[in-house]
Amino acid sequence: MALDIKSFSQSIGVSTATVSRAFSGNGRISEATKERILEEAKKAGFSPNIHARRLNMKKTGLIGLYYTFADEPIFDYYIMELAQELIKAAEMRDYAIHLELGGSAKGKDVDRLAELTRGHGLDGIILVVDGRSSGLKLLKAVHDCPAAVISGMPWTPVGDEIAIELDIRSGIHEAVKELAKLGHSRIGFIRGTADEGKLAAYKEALEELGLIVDPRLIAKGPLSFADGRNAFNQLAAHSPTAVICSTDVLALGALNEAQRLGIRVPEDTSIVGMDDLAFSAFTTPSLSSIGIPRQQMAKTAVDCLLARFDMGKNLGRRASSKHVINTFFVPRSSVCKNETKKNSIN
Amino acid sequence: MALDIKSFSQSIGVSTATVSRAFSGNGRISEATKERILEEAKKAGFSPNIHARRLNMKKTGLIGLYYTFADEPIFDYYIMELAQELIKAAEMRDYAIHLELGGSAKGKDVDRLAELTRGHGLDGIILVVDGRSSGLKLLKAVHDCPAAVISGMPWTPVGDEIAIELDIRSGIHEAVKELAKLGHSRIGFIRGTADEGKLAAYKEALEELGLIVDPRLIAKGPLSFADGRNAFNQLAAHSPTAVICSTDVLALGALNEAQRLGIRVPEDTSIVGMDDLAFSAFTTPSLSSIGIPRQQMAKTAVDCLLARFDMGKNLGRRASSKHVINTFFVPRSSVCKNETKKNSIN
DNA sequence: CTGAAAGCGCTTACAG
DNA sequence: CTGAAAGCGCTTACAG
Repeated sequence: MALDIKSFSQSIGVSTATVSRAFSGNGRISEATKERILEEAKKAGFSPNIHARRLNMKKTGLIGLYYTFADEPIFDYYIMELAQELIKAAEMRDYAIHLELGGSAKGKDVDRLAELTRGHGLDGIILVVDGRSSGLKLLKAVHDCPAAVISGMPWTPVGDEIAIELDIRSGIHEAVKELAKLGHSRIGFIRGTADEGKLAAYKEALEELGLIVDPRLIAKGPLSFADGRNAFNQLAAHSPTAVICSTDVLALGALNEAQRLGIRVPEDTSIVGMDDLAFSAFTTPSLSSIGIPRQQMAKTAVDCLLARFDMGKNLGRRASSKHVINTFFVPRSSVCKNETKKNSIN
Repeated sequence: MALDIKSFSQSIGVSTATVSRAFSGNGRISEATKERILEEAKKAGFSPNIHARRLNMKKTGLIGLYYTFADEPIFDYYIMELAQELIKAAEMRDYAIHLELGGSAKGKDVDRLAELTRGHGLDGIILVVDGRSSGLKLLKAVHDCPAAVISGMPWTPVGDEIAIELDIRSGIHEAVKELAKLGHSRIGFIRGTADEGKLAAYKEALEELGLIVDPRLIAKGPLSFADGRNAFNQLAAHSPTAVICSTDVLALGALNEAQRLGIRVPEDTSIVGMDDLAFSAFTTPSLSSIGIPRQQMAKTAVDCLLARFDMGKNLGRRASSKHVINTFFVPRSSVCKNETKKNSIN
């Protein structure tokens, strides 16, 4: 049914080599015959078999993206929004992203990663990791394939992987500073999972500004909407005028609980989320957050990976590289000047 | 660097055929040698070249998903949440999803689809279409590859494609009925793009219940958060007690405008969105919506596609098939009983 | 159950 | 610029 290069080339009276050249753009071929061949191919409905092609060219045009879905879609927004930018960044380079899901649902987990990379299924692989040890495990499974690690916490390269480290702390510093500027001094914090860096940044920022770190203004989420509600409820007893949450989802919970308690946001309490997911701009009030330059991250990952892939053909040794991506405060209506005198919670 | 089957098989003293059998599971091979080979492979770091494999087996283990990203991520939540379910459904069958982006950014658009499908890059392709004509264009580009069309509006198969039609009307009927049960009679509607079906369902449902269709209670979004705000503002002048919106994003806008106008949701006006995106459960108030059985849709698409792929090897002619997926009302706190006597908007 | 060999559909030195 | 031929790394009849 599907035409192959042999019969197609015969049917138009040229060699397979010539047809191949017309499609690949490699090798010398006259413009005229190239155009003619491409046109005939369209007419006849011929496209080169992609696998035979990749087998020969040792290039797939594919970059893998490996991560593990959460159970609830809301927790996957983060990776989905990142994936979108990666897809776009890859497209600019005529590459596609191959989504590869982690999770040991079938006990395979990391094996699949080894198979894919060693089997030449990918020209590069992006690992989105959520911790050092799990990240190392993944990285160890990758063979014969340039790898980039995207990490929300500090990542020191262990091998020749490209490290892309999101510096969430810079954004937190900025947020705290802005809040202080708006007259807030009782700034609370709702913790997430594996958030030592975030917490430390929050404390540091307060101290730099000469504000006191009050442990009663720190509550543990760590994850869900309900967690955010509970945590905010705890904090409310100690009248923070602003609360920073480790994720946007926690912030949604905080927003909800505030409303239930009759605490107005932002008039009584300002609320700030983290990650600036797309929906955050469209809540009521719109949620302030810590923004992530996703496009920059994606471009860095893709470009570095492809650079390494191209190098890999020539050079032997490859050095690791590390890129730190700064975050920033995104103020929206969930934040305003502190006018705390006016309200009298408990 | 990377081991191939020839040197690997030599190194452990068997033929390439035997190694191949150990990996593929096809052909007769003793358990003992199979296990031994797999173990040795792990030790030596051998994985079969995936392209050589696919070239021979005429099977890729890949299902394509084709659609076009919007400019703003918020409008891609719909497809992202669907993609997630497709990925999971594919995984159950040991398949992966290959995301292929549409958009004529490079004027290629549909050509790429032809290349991919004709070049044996995929075992099946899922087209998420948003209109008849664009859907037909895509479908026409697909060759030599089983295709499934997922459509938010009625889709009559034109060829042998699998049609998966989302019946949003059933959910709208349910929502209107529930609202009526709650005492609402002035139920407004905010229109979306290409929403004739939705609008018709809304009108039908009202009429079935003996309620009057008031054109002043119908406003046009059609798309963005800001559109939702504007539309709600228009409707507010005519005091609907409930408003159904063509998308969740429009509903978020409506929610926002209601708050700005001092209209309480749901006490003064109930609001219902459509598509039930994951974030809708976590707004304040939580957004009622029309739910989509995404998992079912995904499973249907993947299973039908793979069934057809397997058939394709044997049979010639293939019949089209059509699957209608019902939607349903998801009540949340943005909806309550109509107590309209209490409020007196203009 | 296992091996030797042909073949999957391309690409790319190698000649010309 | 073009063609004949070897080769990419597997799989699968075909023998045994």
